[in-house]
Parts: sequence; C-alpha cells; structure tokens
Amino acid sequence: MSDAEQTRQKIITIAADEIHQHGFQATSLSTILSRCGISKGALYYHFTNKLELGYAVFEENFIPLLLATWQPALSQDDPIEGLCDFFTSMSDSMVCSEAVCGCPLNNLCEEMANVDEGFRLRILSMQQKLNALIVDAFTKVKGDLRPELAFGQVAYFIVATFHGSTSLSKTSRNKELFQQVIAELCHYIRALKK
Amino acid sequence: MSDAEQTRQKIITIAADEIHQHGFQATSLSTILSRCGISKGALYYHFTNKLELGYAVFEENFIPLLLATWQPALSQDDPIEGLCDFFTSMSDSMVCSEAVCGCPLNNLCEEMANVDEGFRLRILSMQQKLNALIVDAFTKVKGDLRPELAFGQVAYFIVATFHGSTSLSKTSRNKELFQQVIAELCHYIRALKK
DNA sequence: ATGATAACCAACCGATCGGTTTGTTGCAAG
DNA sequence: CTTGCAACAAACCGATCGGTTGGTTATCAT
Repeated sequence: MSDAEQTRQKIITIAADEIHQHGFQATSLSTILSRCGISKGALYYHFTNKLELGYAVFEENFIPLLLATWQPALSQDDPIEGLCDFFTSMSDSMVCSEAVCGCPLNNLCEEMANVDEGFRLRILSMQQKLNALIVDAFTKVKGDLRPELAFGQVAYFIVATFHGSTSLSKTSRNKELFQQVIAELCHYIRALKK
Repeated sequence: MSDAEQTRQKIITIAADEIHQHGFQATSLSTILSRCGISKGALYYHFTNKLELGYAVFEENFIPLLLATWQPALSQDDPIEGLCDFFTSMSDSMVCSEAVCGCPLNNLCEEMANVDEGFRLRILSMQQKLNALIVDAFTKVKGDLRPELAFGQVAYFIVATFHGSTSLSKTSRNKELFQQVIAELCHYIRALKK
C-alpha cells in the first residue's frame, strides 16, 4: 500500500471513530488531524471537504462493518436462531463504553437524515440493503415460518426495535435494560416460526 | 402574565421548536433571538447559559407535551386498543415535515445522552416515567393479558420499537414504511392479550 | 543533475459560536 | 420629584469552526 493510501486509510479509520463517538457535526477536523499526526493540508489533499470525508467514512468503514456484523447471523442454516444468538451475544458482551456510542447507522440516521441529502440517501440505501438481507434469509426458510407474514414489514420491525433498544441503553448505561428489550425481541422473532 | 414571564415563555417555545428541528447542539442562540425579536441580553437575563435553556425547554415544554401525548391513549378502558389507535392515527396523520423531525425525547436521547450528564438524567427520568405509565395501564387490565408477561420489559420494548420506527421514517420520508412498522407493532401489542 | 509531481506542512482567513459587559428604558415605591 | 430595580438592547470578546494559500520535502523519470 502506497504512503498516500496508508494516510488516507488512517484518516478514515480515525474519523470513523470520532464520528461514531461524537456524531458527524460535532466531530472536529482538528481532533482528527492531531490524532492522525498530520496537518490540515494533508487531509484536504485526500478529501475535498468535511462532507466528502464523511461520505467516505460511511461507505468505506461503516457499511463494510455493518455487513460484516449482520451477515454471519443471517447466513446460518436457521436465521431465526442466528438473529437471536446475534442479538443476545451482543447484549451480553456489551460493555458500557459501547452502549454509549450506539449503532453507527442509527446514529447517522438520527443526526444527518434531515440535515444533508447525500447522507440521507446513503443511509437509506444501507437500510434497504440490510432489510433485503433479512428478507432473503427469511425467504430461504419460509417453509418454517408463519404463512401470513410480510417479510419486508417484519424485517423493518426487527431493525427498528434493535435501533430503538440501542437508543434506550444510551441513557440507562445499564446493559440489563438492553438485555431485557433484546430478550423480548427474541421472543417476537422466535414466534415468527410456525 | 407579566412581561418577563411572557418573554420567557416565548423563548422556551421557540427554542423548543428549534431544538426539535435541528437538535440542541446545532441550535444557534442567534436564530432563537432573531425569531423572538429580542437581544442576547434579554435571553441571558432569563437563562444563565445555553444548557440551562435546554433543560428548561425539556422540562417545561417537552415533558408536558410527551405526557399529554401518551396519557390519553393509556387511560382508555382498554389500553391495548388505546395504544394501537394512538400509534395508528399518528402514522396515518403524519405529514412529511413531522416525520423528518422525529420524537423530541428520542432525538435528545440520541444526541445528548452521552454528551451532557444533566440531559442524560432528565431523559432517563422521563423514559422511566413513560414506562411506569404503560406498566400501570397494563396492570389495570392484567386479567386480560397473558400471565407470563413481564410488563416493564414489554413496555420498554414498545417504546424502543416506536422510537426505532420514527428513526426509520427520517430517511425514507415515506410514511408507508412507518405505517408498516407501526402495523407490526400493533400486531405484537394485540398479541399480549390472552 | 534536473524538472515534475505526489504528498504534505504551517500559517492564515472569514464566519460563527456561546458568553460578557456596559448602557438604556419604563415603571413603581417612597 | 427622584431613586431603584426589573427588563431589556447593543456592542463586543476569545475561541473554534471549516476551508484556503503558499510553500516544502521526497521520489522518480528523463
């Protein structure tokens, strides 16, 4: 990897961490620069402005991260149990510092969807991709599921509840509350089976 | 009402609208001042700083608004149907401009819970109050509900899903998606009955 | 050896932020 | 009639923001 590409990756990685912690608007370029150990000229050599840096972080860091997080759970032979195990292990292993930051997708959705159209469309695209993943997984085992279910609707419901539960855990700082909502979500998911 | 109290109320009302639209941190005092038609000296006569203004907005505007929104649904004879009617009529009557702004409680939770402890504790208190309202309503008709239910857990689940669905509608700008998730939430809620 | 280019640095810019200071007005009590 | 305080207005402050500019260094083909 060339020096330039190395610097670019470093910027994106650190910017992703800052955005995850403080949101996009509250993230200061100065902080990124000092953490990277580079100057502002270096950053603006690689990115035309802050917004383009944000888009790059979303596409090159957040999206692959989200897909890598959800994919394994959904490609199990039994995606129902795969999802429940995924949610449960996440709520069990969650430490306080993670609970505070929340899901990067949900964070950006809350913050930027009604602020910048570029962000909104990228977030929307990712939400649809995630939803399609869940629908595909359910379709593969649709013989085991209740026949009247609308998979798209159910998939959005699951993601909405998951995001809402991460939101709740931000104020409580208590993973037991998160675990409770996740437990209830797993009840719901398992009840999708015949 | 005295002139001073009138000015104070005007500031809070307009600040509440700005915070609801743009979040707390992105809300500019200058904008509030010009919308109110007052000077900065006037604002700082009534509030010691921006944070205290934010607290006042939360306690004197958002909290009463939220309680007035949820209370009627929960004090029905049948809180299950009350909640479903509440959610459904909200998703039906929602216009695009409302969908973009989301729920004030959820917005502040996402933005401020890990930024300011004063906000976090106030939000947490409100979440607990809302949860208690739901638990109380369910307890009154517990004879009609499935016996194995943990009401607190169920209540948090409902609120989490509702907040997650408002989050989803921010990106889609399409109330049909919101309606779908709400419809699935109503399925879940009605299934709480025996 | 030299010119070109990629990759970067340091200093600076205007704008805006939350917050402070000083001054002014209207009314009400003495 | 004047004194005093409540209720503001207007100007200003330092800090920080995203962004720009002009130069510097290292590499590499010619």
